[in-house]
Amino acid sequence: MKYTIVDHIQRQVDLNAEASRDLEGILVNRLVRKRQFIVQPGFACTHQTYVQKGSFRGYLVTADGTEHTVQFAIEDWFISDFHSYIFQEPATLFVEALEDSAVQQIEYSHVETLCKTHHSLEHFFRLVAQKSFAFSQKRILSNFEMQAEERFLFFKKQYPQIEARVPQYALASYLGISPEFLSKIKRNSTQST
Amino acid sequence: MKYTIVDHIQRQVDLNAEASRDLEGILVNRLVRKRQFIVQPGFACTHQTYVQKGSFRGYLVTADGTEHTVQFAIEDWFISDFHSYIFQEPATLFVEALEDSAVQQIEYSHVETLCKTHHSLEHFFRLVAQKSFAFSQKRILSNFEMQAEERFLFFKKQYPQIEARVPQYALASYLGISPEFLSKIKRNSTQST
DNA sequence: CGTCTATTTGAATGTACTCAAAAGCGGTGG
DNA sequence: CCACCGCTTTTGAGTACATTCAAATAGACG
Repeated sequence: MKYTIVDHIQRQVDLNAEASRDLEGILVNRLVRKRQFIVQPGFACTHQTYVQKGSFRGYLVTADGTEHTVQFAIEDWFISDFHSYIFQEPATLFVEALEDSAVQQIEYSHVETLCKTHHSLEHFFRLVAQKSFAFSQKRILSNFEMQAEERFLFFKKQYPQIEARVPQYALASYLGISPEFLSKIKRNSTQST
Repeated sequence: MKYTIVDHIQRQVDLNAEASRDLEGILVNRLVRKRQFIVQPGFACTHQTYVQKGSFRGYLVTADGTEHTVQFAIEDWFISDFHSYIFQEPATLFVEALEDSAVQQIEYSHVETLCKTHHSLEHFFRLVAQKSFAFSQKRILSNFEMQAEERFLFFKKQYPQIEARVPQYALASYLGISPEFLSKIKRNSTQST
């Protein structure tokens, strides 16, 4: 049984027949292979990507070559370089498949058009953006108030499926620590269990 | 000449006569004195607050007594405990006036009602949430990729009015460093100018 | 002018990083 | 099916960025 973007939206708001038909009309199904990029720095992020199967991560690579993960996405999640997407400016992030994946994509201009036509879709995207913002604020706070080990344990508890599925260097760069240090944290926190 | 919430919104989207009239109908004008709280942990954040005059900060106080500033707001900005506001759950933040201030407030349930009635308002609040989310993501990244001194200089450059207006301990807690360390940073970065 | 709070300064400490090297694991070809 | 190669994870030693604590100084407000 596969997830679809329409089901995902229907779970949160009521879409009438025309809205869901129009939405289906702009969906693009796509297969993405492991290590393939769906967003790259320098090119505008033209689509929002809904993960049907597989997993992704979005990350920044700084001048010194360090990676900083902004977001992971697994089944039933959206991913993009959101700043690039909403301002339609060149991306700064890479968004890369961590596994062979199946996605549904919707393009910026199509989404904006449908939001004008269907109040229900505008409503949905408002809710999504608001929740995303709220959680993003929480993440800023947890990065401040917890130290590395607590952040790791918290993440592991909150997103066990993700912790088990992503490479450790990716998780380290999400937590804001070096891969070596994450390794040391794991050693210490398992031995005391 | 004073800012108003209606002007603020009109600058971004077209409001017809009914929408702006209905919006005016739910506005509550309020004066807030320095050091007064408009949001406190334990109580739901029922309103979004638009700053007409003055300044505010939103911050978390952790178990060990440390403060962590999430957001500042000056004239023409909104502030709230956004997580509490959108989920209508008890707040975790304090939102406190840094100066004697004048604000306009809109209540959650009224906003939701107006968003249903007026597509233009739903659109406005989607745009706001999306931009807020995009900038929040950027902030997470800049906390990772820059170290304390860079973060300070970046903030000073991007928000000079705020840097000049808020107490240093508040700015330190926004940057995620101790007040002592911010003091040392300032000493070093001014002497080399 | 005195009191209270905010900022500065310095010394000792800790958390997390860098660098280098070894060990583990997975995929691919012979 | 095993062997090898490359990439990821682990380990350890030395180091750097930022913290804590304590005390002195400066500013704000009544």
